[in-house]
Amino acid sequence: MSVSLRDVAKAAKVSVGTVSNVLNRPEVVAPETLARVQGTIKDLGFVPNGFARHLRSGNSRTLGLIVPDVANPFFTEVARGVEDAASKRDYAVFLCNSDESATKEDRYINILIEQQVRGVLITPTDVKSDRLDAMRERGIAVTLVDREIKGRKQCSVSVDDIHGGQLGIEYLTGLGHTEIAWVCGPDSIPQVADRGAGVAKAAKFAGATVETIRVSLMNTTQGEEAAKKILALKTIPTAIFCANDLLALGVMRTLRENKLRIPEQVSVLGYDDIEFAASAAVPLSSISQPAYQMGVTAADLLLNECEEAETHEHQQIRFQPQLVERASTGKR
Amino acid sequence: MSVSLRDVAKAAKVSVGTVSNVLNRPEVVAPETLARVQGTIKDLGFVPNGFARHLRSGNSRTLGLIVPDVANPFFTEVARGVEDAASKRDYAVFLCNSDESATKEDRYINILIEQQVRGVLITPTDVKSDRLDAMRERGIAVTLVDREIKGRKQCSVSVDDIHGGQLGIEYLTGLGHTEIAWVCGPDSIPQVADRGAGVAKAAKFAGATVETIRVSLMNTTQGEEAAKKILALKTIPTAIFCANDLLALGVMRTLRENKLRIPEQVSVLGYDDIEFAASAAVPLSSISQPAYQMGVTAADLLLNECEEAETHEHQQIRFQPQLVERASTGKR
DNA sequence: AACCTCAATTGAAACGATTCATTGACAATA
DNA sequence: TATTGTCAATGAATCGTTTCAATTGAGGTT
Repeated sequence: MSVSLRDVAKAAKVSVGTVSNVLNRPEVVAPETLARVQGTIKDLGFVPNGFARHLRSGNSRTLGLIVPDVANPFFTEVARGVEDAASKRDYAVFLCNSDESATKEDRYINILIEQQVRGVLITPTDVKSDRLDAMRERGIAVTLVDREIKGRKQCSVSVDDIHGGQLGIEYLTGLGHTEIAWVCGPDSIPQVADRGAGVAKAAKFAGATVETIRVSLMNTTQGEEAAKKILALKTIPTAIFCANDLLALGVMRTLRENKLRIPEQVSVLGYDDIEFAASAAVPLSSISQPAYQMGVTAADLLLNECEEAETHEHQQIRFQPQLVERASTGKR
Repeated sequence: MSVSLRDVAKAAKVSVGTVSNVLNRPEVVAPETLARVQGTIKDLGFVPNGFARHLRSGNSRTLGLIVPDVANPFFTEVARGVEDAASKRDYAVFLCNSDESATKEDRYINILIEQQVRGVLITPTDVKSDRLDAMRERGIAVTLVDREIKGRKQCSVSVDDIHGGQLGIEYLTGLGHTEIAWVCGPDSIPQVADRGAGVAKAAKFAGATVETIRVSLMNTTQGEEAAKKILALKTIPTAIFCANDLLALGVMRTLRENKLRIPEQVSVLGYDDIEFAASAAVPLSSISQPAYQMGVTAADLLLNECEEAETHEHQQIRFQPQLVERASTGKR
């Protein structure tokens, strides 16, 4: 069915070793032989069998990237960064969607091990790190994205989420808001927990009241649910801070359906600064994170670890979030 | 470094063949042996080497999905559908981003062949089909997504793009618009060409004038560029039909910056009906396509071809687009 | 003419699984 | 007792590469 290296060797009247050399160390084979074999390869449409190749040589040129939600533009932006950086070094990326589920995450980790990926970039859904250790034991490099686990011997690229949470609250209280809703997912998501911690800290400092509205997933539909909960409160807060932009867009959608004016009656602040934030009904103020840059950086760290394992030093790179002011927030 | 099947065999004091049977045909091995070997596997944390496994058995449990733009929510929605359908059958999906570039597409096709994927789902950037044939010759099933090539012996899942184009124009002319701008990418993108054909046909029938504004990529930034071109026209059309929602969002952003009221002064119609269309500054009217459903259907067709190759019959499944009316369009 | 060098090429072993013909143990049957 | 059958387990061959020690042969030295 498929053309094998042996077939090429036969057709070009050389040994299999020579064909292999043509592919992997062309400099050691005589120019005319090189040309002839390359011609045969093209004629026969030969593509080496990656399985066999890496089975013997022991290392592949593929990476895995496990994100909690591909439908979230923040993560596709990260993925673009990873992909661009990986392509540049001639690596391919296996993009996996854990859907915020530990089970799916485990399944994918297993698949990636089976596929013998060289390294894995992951935004773990959970702090349990034994799965990550399992990979490392197998010689698979692991880099954490948008997440840092303290005291771990591994690379990570993260954003200061505590600071991001603080930043948002400081901004809102600075506008005069003292009753604020914090819309977020479960605390088991580390980003949520950290941002929440920043929120709590800054609110305490500023003397503001924070009502936490917790939903199960961080998408627009759940944002709509959150808004309904807020509308059912005894006193509606004057500002809503959402743990990501998808939630914020959902919240705004429902608020507008209920004829609340943004920002006159309620201010809404998002997190991530996805591309669509700017095009929203009311352009969404948000806490921005350098998604693409994070992807590139993470991939570079990982590939550095893969290719220069001896000299590699683990790094924890931490970006700072930034406030982007648009129309959805205003003075109390 | 890594635990091999041989190590498990040694530890459990059985032969390699038995361990292999434990993994692949547990019913043929005696219960107590089964339990013992499974225990050893767990103890040693053994994960089979996918390369070696599929090298011998000849078929993997991975699929490739090549999309032209991961940052476009339409395609992530398709990807979610593909992934869900594939997971259900215990397949993993390699998600690749061709970025609308034939070179990148080729590169990924090669990588997928190397990785010995079982099948490929692709939205080809171009009509050249020799690359697809190359895969089929290698026994890799190919299913076209959001695209149909006539007379080809292969499965495809598509949407009637000509009809979609018509639908949009009929709707706009029905509202009284006779001067319409059609904002789109290069005609080399088949979806663009087809939608454009539908646009031209319906416009001719209705006696409307269509000005084509062509940009290089179909994202929001290019949408902004397109809007600038439109604003520079001698007479500004009363309606703008965009070949996808990203373009439309960009167009609307720039129009609003220039204080044009939507839909009073200009109507804007998008295509794809992505999730964010509804949350846009002016909720965007759009031509909707069943993205998730397409992904699921395509994956099911592909897996059917992979697993029941003998009885499989190629199918061309075509969905119909639907108009979704929101606030961005109005009477002339 | 004998010897040495060196570049080019060869071919067999190895990677880690699956597959399958073979073997062994034991029970049932003649 | 001899024969047959069944169920488990075995282990060598195999998949398509890479790797590397061994071989070849052309050219240069002595």
